[in-house]
Amino acid sequence: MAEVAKKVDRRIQRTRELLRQALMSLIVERGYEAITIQDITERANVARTTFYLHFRDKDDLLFQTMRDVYEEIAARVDEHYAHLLQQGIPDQADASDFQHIADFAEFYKIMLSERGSAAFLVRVRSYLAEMIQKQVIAPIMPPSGTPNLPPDLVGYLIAGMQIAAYYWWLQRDMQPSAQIMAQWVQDYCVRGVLWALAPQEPPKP
Amino acid sequence: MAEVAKKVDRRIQRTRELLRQALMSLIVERGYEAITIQDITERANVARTTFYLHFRDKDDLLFQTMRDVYEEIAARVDEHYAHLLQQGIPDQADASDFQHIADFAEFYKIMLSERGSAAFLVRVRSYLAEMIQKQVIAPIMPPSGTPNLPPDLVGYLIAGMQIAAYYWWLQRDMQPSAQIMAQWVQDYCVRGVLWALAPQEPPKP
Amino acid sequence: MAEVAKKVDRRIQRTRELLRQALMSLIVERGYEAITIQDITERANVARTTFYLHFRDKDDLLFQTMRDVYEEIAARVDEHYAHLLQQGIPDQADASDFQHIADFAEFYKIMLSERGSAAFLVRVRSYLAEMIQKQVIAPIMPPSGTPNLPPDLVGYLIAGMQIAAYYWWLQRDMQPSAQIMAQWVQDYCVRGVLWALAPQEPPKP
Amino acid sequence: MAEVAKKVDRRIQRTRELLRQALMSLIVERGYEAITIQDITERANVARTTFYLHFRDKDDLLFQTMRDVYEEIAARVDEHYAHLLQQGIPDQADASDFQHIADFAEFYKIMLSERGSAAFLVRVRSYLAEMIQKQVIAPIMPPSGTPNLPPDLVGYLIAGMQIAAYYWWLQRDMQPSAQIMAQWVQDYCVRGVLWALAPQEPPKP
DNA sequence: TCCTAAGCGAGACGGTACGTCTTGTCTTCCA
DNA sequence: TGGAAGACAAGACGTACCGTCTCGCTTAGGA
Repeated sequence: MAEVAKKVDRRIQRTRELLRQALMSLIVERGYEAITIQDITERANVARTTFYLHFRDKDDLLFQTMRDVYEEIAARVDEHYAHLLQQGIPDQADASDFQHIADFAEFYKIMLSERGSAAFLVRVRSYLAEMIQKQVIAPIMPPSGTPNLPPDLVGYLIAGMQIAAYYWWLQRDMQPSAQIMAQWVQDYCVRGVLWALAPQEPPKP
Repeated sequence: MAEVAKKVDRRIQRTRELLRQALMSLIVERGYEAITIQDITERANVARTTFYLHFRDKDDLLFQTMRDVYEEIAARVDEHYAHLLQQGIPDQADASDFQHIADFAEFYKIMLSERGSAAFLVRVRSYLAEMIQKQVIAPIMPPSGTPNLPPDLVGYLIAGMQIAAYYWWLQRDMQPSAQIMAQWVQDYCVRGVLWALAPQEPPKP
Repeated sequence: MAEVAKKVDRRIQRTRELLRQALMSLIVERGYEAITIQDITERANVARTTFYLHFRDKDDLLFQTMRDVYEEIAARVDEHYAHLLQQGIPDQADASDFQHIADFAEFYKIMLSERGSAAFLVRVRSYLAEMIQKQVIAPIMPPSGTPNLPPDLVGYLIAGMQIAAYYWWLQRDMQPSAQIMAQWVQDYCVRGVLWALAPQEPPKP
Repeated sequence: MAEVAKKVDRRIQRTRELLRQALMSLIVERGYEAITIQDITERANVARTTFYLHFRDKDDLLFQTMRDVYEEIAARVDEHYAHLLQQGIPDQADASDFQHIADFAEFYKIMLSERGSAAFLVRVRSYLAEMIQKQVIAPIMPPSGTPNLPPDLVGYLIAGMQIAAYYWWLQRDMQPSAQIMAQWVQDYCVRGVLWALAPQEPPKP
């Protein structure tokens, strides 16, 4: 019954996994743009035709992979962020994002660089912006009054900052530690963001 | 003698200019990645072979074009920024960058989006980061003491923020005005950056 | 037990019949070369895998089908030809071959044309040559002496002529009648080209 | 002037010639259907893309090649046939067609067999039929009266016979000589089947 | 005035990748 | 056990670009 489909599914999953891994390793070696589908399928020991049974093109493979990864991250981070800023600004910044970057350092070092993909970069930033707005900004929004800046803009500003920080950090071979980086970025952010979302002050006389 | 070269030069310049304009117009229509050199030379009414007499590839054409544009911008902005923050934070933020984005809105709307170029995005950010460090951060660095954050990191954070702001703004068809956007971003930045560069406080007891 | 096998056999025969008919109808529509096994199985409502359980390839299906048809024809024609030329040249030519062509006109119109199959054409000709030699030439061979031409060559010459006649006839939408065509070809065969081109004799009284 | 185009033309002609020769040699080795365009270009040391600059597909290459060959043959044979049958049936049959077959024996042995091409076979037969009608039948047509058979049908009948004779001859490794074959076929044509199978007459004194 | 060198157009070509199509094999299940 | 369903390897297809080359035209300055 469900057993039937499972065996087939497992074979399919194996093929997809091989392609995913081939992509990841090739990105590190050659940069994203330079990779061809030929390369991926050769590395994965899969027929080129088979690639097209599962993915439309290189971007499709990349983004499906990313979606899986980020869904898992989102779930993991969810609870952490949920009450992160409820009790005011915590002394200890959450470094799980920098930690994730470190875990896939080789990959991100390419993908966030000139040899990466514009689409990837922009999508990750949009994803981050959304996460930040939901999990960081929304909880600390004062219930009434118009903020100085549109909250979604603030999300984008912080996301842009984060990505830049990741890039800077990776270029310096991840010095200093993820924890310190996270603290630095948060501290920098916070001094701005609190004001950003505060109710508008009456115009200066 | 110099005359001789001039006429030839003018012919060469004309060809290059045609190629540049062809690239720009095609980016708007199709997105950067989708453009082929065939497209560019056809649009420019130039033989394909001729392209290779002047540029190595599409990126070469793009970056040579960008270099010219940014050199001119840099010169223009230089004096403005020079004494921008000398007298503390000015009431009126400098909107010349947003104005530049607005002038080439169609171009940047593509190039800073998914349909742009990773290399372009990263280079522009690096360029911005350097500008910011030289013209904004350096002047307000206190002469002694270690800042809370490395100044070049701060440059990158702000540059990332700026780029994100441009993107956000272009997606919203440049609402609100360049002046307001510039003010918003500067205000957000400043509340953070001043602290960022302040001498370290003694550790909390 | 024998019952069991019969039912299975019947199922097998049904599948093969479906494939055969699919092939025939597709030949008429698209020409032989242009047909794929996919096409055949789709038309037959049969899984593609199943095709390979019964036939090696497209030619196999075609020739198995042809073998059946021709075996049946051979049996039918056998007695007729047996004493055809025993009593000299009959006034009435045997038109059963032209009649068979007419029965499958759409099929042969394709298969004997440019859109047919070389293998089919050559095989049919060889088959015809053999038939002719056995049923026409052998009976009229004088018992002694060496003929001017090798009898098997004569078989081939006549077979080539027949096929050409079928083609010519089908291209002209089977005008004139099968009976006349058969008579023409036989007369030509028997009397040679000089007669063929001589002015018509007045009908025999 | 014309010099300009010539050099280019010569380069193009060289490429086409390489492809033609590759095709010919591959036909002998593998049979027509089995050849891929890959094979041809590899054998010709030409890029696959280049093939498509000159020919639409395999058939196009084949037929363009054939057209050239046959135009040359037609010109050569023209004068010969012109007065061939004017003085009645010549004692000596024209063997130039069998000689041509012998010259390209390996090629025709494949192309007129099961491993050849239906389109080729049918076209050659049509071409032959036309030639025969123009050069053999037309000259001996009595000026008035309706012939017993339509002359174009007679052309087809003879053409079919010729092709069958070529096939039979090639299968027997070209025994007997081209001259004898030509004589046989012509005699058969002219006198009909009854003569063909009659006991040999003693040689003419 | 002619000469000559450089910019350029035209286009053949080798090469690489594309996305698609078809084939034949296999494995898993169903009736 | 015959067949359906479908994943897969293999490989050819025709197309699209790329980068290189060779050839001649054009043109404008310097001889």
